[in-house]
Amino acid sequence: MAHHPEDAARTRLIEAAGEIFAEQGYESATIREICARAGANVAAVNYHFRDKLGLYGAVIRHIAVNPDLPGSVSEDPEKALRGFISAMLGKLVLGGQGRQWHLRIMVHELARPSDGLPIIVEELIGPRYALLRSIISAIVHLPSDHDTVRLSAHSIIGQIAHYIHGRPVLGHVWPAMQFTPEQVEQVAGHIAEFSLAGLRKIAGTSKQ
Amino acid sequence: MAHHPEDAARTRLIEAAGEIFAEQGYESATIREICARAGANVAAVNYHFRDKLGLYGAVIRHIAVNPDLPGSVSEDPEKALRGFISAMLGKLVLGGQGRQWHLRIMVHELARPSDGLPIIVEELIGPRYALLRSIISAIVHLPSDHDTVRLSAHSIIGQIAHYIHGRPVLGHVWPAMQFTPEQVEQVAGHIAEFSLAGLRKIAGTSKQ
DNA sequence: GACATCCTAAAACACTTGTTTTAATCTGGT
DNA sequence: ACCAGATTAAAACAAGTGTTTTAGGATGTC
Repeated sequence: MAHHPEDAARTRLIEAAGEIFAEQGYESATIREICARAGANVAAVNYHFRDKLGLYGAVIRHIAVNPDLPGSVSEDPEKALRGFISAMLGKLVLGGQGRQWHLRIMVHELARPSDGLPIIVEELIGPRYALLRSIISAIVHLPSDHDTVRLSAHSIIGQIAHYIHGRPVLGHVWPAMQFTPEQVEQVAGHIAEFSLAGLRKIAGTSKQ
Repeated sequence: MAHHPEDAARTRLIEAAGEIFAEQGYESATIREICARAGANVAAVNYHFRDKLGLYGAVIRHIAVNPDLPGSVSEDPEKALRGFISAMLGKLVLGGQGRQWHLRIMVHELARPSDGLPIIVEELIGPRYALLRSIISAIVHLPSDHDTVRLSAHSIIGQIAHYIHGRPVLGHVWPAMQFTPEQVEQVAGHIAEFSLAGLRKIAGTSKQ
């Protein structure tokens, strides 16, 4: 079947699409821009992936192959939470070399869901949501599907996501925040300590 | 000039546009749908407001006339914070009768900024951001423009906003959350207590 | 070398968007 | 009743979108 060397065009399309989907989100990304970056014709995406949504799914499945999730919660759950927040925020705002745009795609889907939301939820959001809940569960000593654990998970995700898609607004109301690596670390530290205080209080009240 | 009774069409357009902008955001809202709901012709918006952005500005200026912000921080800042969160979340997710869609427009602009962002920041986001920071400032005993106060304000806003535009995702990962009035109150209470724990810890460490 | 198959290229299609044009209609003052 | 100006209505315009068509070129096989 693969008469060509590794289906070069198909691969280039997935890579280019991953970047552009991560930058602009599913709806705003245009097939023409993707094909231009991939050096391919507009018809190529329909030929290889049937339609735009098919390309989206291929991108997700392509990055779902090598996941970046730790297998289990670290021995120290508070340390694990700090790591989770810092890694997520770092990869998101500092871009990060290598094709790690899956997190950005995920956050885009949080803010403005598209037709591909079910795929994203299954492949990207679900696993991270479960991991975060298991970390929180270990901190507050409550089952992973307890309402309070879920609410806390959303509190943490909400804070992280806010710094991603709220960046243009931040530029207006807080011009000093330039998202330098040091500032990003400061933000991650704040979110972690802020949230840990909330979680410790929950742990305290639920133990009684 | 105003030969017509109160410029009926112009007013109807602003009201319909407010609703639709609040539902879908600036970009997704279409002039045709707005005019259909207002019972006006597509050319009316260009005649009365020059273009789509002009209509957007008129909507914002129209609601900026009667603000809903309390004049000053209450005597009890923790109570004020609880009220801020509860009121904001309630108006946002429960919709609320009366033209109170300005908050929803604001949150849309947080998630996906449009050309109208400067207007929204100046008229809507700015005042609320200042109010929230003054509340936090009173709790943590730090100046209103301190980095920690700003970070905390964004932590709280991020949590609230997350429950608005993340609703479709929540439907997937947490089907039990149906946003009934009781559940919304539960969420508001969680955000308030979670955040207050974080703020109290900041107050404690900064006092030393 | 001919052939079937996979892939690519250019153009057109169908649809939606904001915007503009052009003419018709209504309004109030004289 | 008439007229100037304000308002509305219908249609068309221009640009952008995803998608499809149609023909051409490349590649490995016999």
